[in-house]
Amino acid sequence: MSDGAAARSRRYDPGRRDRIVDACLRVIGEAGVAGTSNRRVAAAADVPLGSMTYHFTDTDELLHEAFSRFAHAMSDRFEQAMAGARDVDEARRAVVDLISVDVLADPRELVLTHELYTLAARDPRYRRLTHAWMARSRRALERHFDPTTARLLDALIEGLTIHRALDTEPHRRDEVVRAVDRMTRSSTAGPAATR
Amino acid sequence: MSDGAAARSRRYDPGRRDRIVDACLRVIGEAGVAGTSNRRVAAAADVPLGSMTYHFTDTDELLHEAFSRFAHAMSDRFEQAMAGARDVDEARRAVVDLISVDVLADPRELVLTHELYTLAARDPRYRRLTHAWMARSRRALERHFDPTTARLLDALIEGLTIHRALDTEPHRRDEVVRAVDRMTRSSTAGPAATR
Amino acid sequence: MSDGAAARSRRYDPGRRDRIVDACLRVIGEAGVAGTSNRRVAAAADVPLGSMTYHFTDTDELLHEAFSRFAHAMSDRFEQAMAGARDVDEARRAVVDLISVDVLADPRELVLTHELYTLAARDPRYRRLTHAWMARSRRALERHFDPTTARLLDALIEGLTIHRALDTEPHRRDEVVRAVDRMTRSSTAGPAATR
Amino acid sequence: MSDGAAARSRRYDPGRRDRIVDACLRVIGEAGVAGTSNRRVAAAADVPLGSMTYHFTDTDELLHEAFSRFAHAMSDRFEQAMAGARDVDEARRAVVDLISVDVLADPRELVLTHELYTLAARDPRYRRLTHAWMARSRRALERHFDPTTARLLDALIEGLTIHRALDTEPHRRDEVVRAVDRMTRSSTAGPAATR
DNA sequence: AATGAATGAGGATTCATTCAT
DNA sequence: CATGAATGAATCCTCATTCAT
Repeated sequence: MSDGAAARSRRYDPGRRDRIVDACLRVIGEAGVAGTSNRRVAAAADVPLGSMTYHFTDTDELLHEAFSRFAHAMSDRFEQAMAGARDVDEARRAVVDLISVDVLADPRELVLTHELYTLAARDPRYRRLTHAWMARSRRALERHFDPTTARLLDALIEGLTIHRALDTEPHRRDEVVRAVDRMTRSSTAGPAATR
Repeated sequence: MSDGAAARSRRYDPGRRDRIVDACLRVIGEAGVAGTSNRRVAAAADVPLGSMTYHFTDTDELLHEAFSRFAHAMSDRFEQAMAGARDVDEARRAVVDLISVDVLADPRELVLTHELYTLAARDPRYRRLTHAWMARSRRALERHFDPTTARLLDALIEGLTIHRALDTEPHRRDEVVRAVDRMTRSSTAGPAATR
Repeated sequence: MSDGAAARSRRYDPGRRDRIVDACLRVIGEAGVAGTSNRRVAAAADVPLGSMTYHFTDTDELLHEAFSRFAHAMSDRFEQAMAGARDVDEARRAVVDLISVDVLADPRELVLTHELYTLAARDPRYRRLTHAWMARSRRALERHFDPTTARLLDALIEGLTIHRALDTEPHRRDEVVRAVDRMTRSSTAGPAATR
Repeated sequence: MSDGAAARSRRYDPGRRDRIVDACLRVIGEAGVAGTSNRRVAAAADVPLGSMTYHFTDTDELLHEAFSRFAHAMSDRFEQAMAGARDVDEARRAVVDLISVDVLADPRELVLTHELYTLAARDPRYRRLTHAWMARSRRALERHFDPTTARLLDALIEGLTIHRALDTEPHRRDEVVRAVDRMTRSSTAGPAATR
């Protein structure tokens, strides 16, 4: 009556929905969206198959919820990193760390990010997710940088992260440092030199 | 008028392999890798289903070939754009054009790019494709910029392109100009200011 | 008139697994293992195709189960025949009957036996089935004969049965009688005359 | 001009038919009749696929020819073994050797034998093959034994061979000796004791 | 509220065979 | 005479979803 997990009867299981969503992210990380099926997620969540369509009317509902959770989690981490920086120099360093160390230590997150982008490239519903993510990132950067710089810096982070992941040679930290410096210290704030 | 396409006998059809690969790219563009099946590609190429596995032992063989072709085509365009620039200013302008106009005019190419990245994130065989693509881009940029700048600029292009695509607000051209300027004109070539 | 078979709802059908296995044996009997497909079995069992892989993860799982049932049924009959014999003479007669009349009255059983042997010749999992079958036969014979005789008699039964089936001329009952007599009455129990 | 195999032009290749038949037997031995396809045989014979249906109108024509060759080869070996025996004792020993050593040393031959029996169990055309084989065996045995004994001995050989193959415990040679002795030395030649 | 059983559409692939060359 | 190219039927299997319990 008081023994926790064991007592989590098959019939009464609050939080099951959540567990399914988490399992879904795990499966996508391993097998990609293409390789994700209700069956596999059910197995990963240790939940009967019928439970899938009970909790989620649609496969896509589950997918969307999973990516929504993922985007928010990623976004949260980014925001916290920026919130932790006390001045612009710490902010620069935090950005470099995010690119060089944090996010893509886990290849699972790399996969998930790209899967999400892929969906977003075709489906507006997922694009809303990426848009919100980007907006939050930019707002976080604006704690330390002017809006234009924030926007460009955000794009730079994206590009460096991807290239780091899809390249075969390792990227050196000092190159990342240089890129961030150029984007954030540059004096070319005046009229654009290039047309 | 009496023959032409109709006379292309069903029995002898050189170039069919190629047509299938093209059709495959078209289908991926529309339905994503997840929505791409032999059946659909066969229909798109106007080719019987059995023809698929006759020409490609494996679904993955077709997929890999399709993305290989795509990556090369994209790479070619990039290289040509860079080769057409006669000095560094023209090179900057070419880069801005590539980001602002060319590549993502076609959402199909956006989708394909992300689908490829998604595969590359999980499968080394596809990573080899993205790696070669990136290497070629960098070499093309090195016609006009020093290696480090080329590398960073390449990442910036990536990031801006993606954000332009996944954002909901349109990106302004002058912002892109500014970003390229900062990355390529910066005087912060000395010792990195940030650690 | 209003229910019966028709009322056996398509949706709830206990014993369906069994019916499929039986149908599978029927199909093998008619078309051989090579000619047995999920489709055909599904049709024979009057069951939708998807039901096949729902009840059996694998085609081979179905096949193995079918032959397992068959081997047990054959084995049962043999054992009962032996159990019914009250003395050694009745046992001899029972053996003769088994060879001459029973088993191969039904050509279906002949086919099934050989199909099983064919599988057993290549796959240890099926060999386990034939081994168990043989072991049971021998044990049944040992009710009436010494172990060596039981073993040899069992082999003789096998050979006579096969030759009866694969020959084109009918075998005469008195020949079978003679063979059984020689194997079971012989006094050559001493040191083997042949090396 | 004189270099044998290399000179065997792809275009002129007498004996190709034979090579295909041999390859077919090899494939059946490995994969069974069910696993034998034109493609596989073509690959095994190192012959283009189109060559299959050129030389054999039908898959079954190839199959029948292959088994015909196999049955004859087996039959030949049996006959030679019997022909080599100079008296009845040597004949007995030859029989024991055939069962204990020769034929089923090669599991490939076991498989082929059972595959043939399986076909014969259903198809009269293959039954003609097994019938001829058995007739020849009997005739060979009749060099040394009376017709009835020959017939029964032949069946015994069959049964022992099969049981030896499908059992998991090894069979002892002296048991085989005993069985052959009983069948060939028995004095129960008089009126059958069993009805 | 929850689920095991069931289903039909669609997945990739293999195949014997045909035909133009 | 010989064959590479091509095809459509059939293979097994996976799947999202439905439904009776």
